[in-house]
Amino acid sequence: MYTVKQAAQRLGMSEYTIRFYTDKGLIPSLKRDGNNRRLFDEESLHYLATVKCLRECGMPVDSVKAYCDLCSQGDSTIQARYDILLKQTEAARRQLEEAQARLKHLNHKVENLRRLLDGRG
Amino acid sequence: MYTVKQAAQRLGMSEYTIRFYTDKGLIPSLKRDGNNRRLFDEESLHYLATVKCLRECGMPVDSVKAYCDLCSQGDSTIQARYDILLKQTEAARRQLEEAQARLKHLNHKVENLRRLLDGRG
DNA sequence: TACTATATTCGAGTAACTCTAAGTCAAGCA
DNA sequence: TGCTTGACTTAGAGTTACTCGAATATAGTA
Repeated sequence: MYTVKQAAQRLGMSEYTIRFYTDKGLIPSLKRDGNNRRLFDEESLHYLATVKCLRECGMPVDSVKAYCDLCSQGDSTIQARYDILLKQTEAARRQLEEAQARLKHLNHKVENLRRLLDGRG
Repeated sequence: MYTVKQAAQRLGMSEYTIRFYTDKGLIPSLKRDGNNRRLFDEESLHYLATVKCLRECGMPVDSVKAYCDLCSQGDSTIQARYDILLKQTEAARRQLEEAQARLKHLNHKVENLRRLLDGRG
């Protein structure tokens, strides 16, 4: 079982964000201990990782919430969830291409500046 | 020469964002026509593309602004700009890796769901 | 028992857009 | 000439997704 702090370290996100997500109901399997503290088991942690992934793909929090609600509803929503994730896969692919383009753009500019610096010797 | 709308289409960003950036002074070479309309020449457009790239690398607007101010100051700031861009190249590289990880994560989940769907035939 | 560390909630603050409203201006047309 | 349309302008309000501060609660230690 992981506290918010441990989950944050584990997934590389802020405690604020984790509290924010749990308050929005994005982690249905979240537990609390006797002192009302949030506790993540392995399942919740993996779930949170997926939430993080979807958000980083550009999915709005409300849409992630809708996906989470589908997950809570069981097997009857598998097709719907499949459709959502497939669409996000496309978003992820686009992002990958854009990241490559950015790296290329910056490498090019750095290269230009380096030449200028070298030229001045 | 490009209007805001044309620049937006060309670079795939919203007109709102372009106005926002120009109002913040991120495009020093921006011109205006007789009716006070923003006009981008090739240089300004390329400049805007770099601003967009830096923002997408995660650089805050204020920091991009600082970079733009350096650009306006001429050759004496080449080293400083080189340092900034080199650092952002690292950010871009990290993002590329994260994008790959996201794609992998999603492909894995889609694969799982597809198996469930197939299994029910 | 007091202090410290860590957690909680609620509400305010921030960054970066995003949009609306009100106004300007040139062009087209009855 | 006057009217309408449409693309642009600005200032400022609204939105999203955090991010932080303050007050409170509890557990562990000196």
